[in-house]
Amino acid sequence: MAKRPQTLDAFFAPPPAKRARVEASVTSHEDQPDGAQKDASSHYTYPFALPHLPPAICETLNFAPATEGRVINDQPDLDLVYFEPYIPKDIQRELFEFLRRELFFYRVKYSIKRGPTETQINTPRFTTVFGVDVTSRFDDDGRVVDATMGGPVPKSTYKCDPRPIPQCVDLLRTLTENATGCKFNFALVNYYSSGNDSISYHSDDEKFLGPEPAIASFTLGAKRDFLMKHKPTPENHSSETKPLKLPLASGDMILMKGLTQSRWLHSIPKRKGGEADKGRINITFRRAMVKAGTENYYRYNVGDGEVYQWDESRREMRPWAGVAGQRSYSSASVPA
DNA sequence: AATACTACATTTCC
DNA sequence: AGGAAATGTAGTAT
Repeated sequence: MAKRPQTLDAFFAPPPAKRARVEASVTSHEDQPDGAQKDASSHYTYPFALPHLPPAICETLNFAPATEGRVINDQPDLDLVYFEPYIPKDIQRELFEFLRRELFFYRVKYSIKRGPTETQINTPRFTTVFGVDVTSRFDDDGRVVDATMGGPVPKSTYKCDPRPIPQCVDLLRTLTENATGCKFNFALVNYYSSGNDSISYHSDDEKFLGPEPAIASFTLGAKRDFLMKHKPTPENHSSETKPLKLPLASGDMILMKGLTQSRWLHSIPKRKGGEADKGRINITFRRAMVKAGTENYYRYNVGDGEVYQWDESRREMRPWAGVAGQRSYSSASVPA
């Protein structure tokens, strides 16, 4: 439900309510004297530190959403709110370029078994992920602790190393929470570097998200078609519903909720020509309910391969020239 | 949490 | 209007 109807007036007025400011819970604990380095998020799991958003972007983001959401629920089991755009126009480009330039990404490879045969998958997009499921949280030193007790979780609790959401992404998360009334503990970031990057039809219907998950999905950069179609069922001979094509443009946000994930599929198909080759960043916020969700997201969005970072001179993602190959840490120390 | 390739049909572009 | 290009769909291989 829209908690805060927004009009043009609201766009030019001060932010309705002071939104919760995200203090960088992920500040570094450098051994710098007077606490230098207040301008970046560091964590022992990060290949390198992530700068905070420039103040100008933060201030303008406080005016988001830039438009009222349009409800799309005129088909069975479909429940969407479409913001065109959500992020104010005057910072879309800067935010896109900031995130593409500063974030680390991965090109995840993994194998799946389908029946008898094992198949190697090269994920056709760049990915990265931050967050931890509701059973845990990060303490002030960046350690994963029990969500309620605050005590350390056993070493073997997670096979992965959960990463706190950096300030530059977490601000958007809290603003989206306040605007939608939904709660999120994960940020998945995809970079579709060209029209040849894609994701095939699927649903975000994993059990660890609960039965009717709300997922907020942002677009920055190139416009890409977002296709949706009702899941085929025995009684559905594809007559009751018709597929959707949403041309997601920079700054847009689509909130998927209700039965959308359980009954509909969505995809970002490959595209030729057009602006797809300029690159699109997609950020999705979700809420994982159990530890298995955390394991799943890190396996498929970080994996164990090399780190990539945007190379502005070559204008493409390049393997990060970190120390000692990969897997190195930022200057922050590893919690005991 | 599949994706790529192919053949062929259909739609869109110019 | 009509040919080229892009897109959509189904089947298959990995």
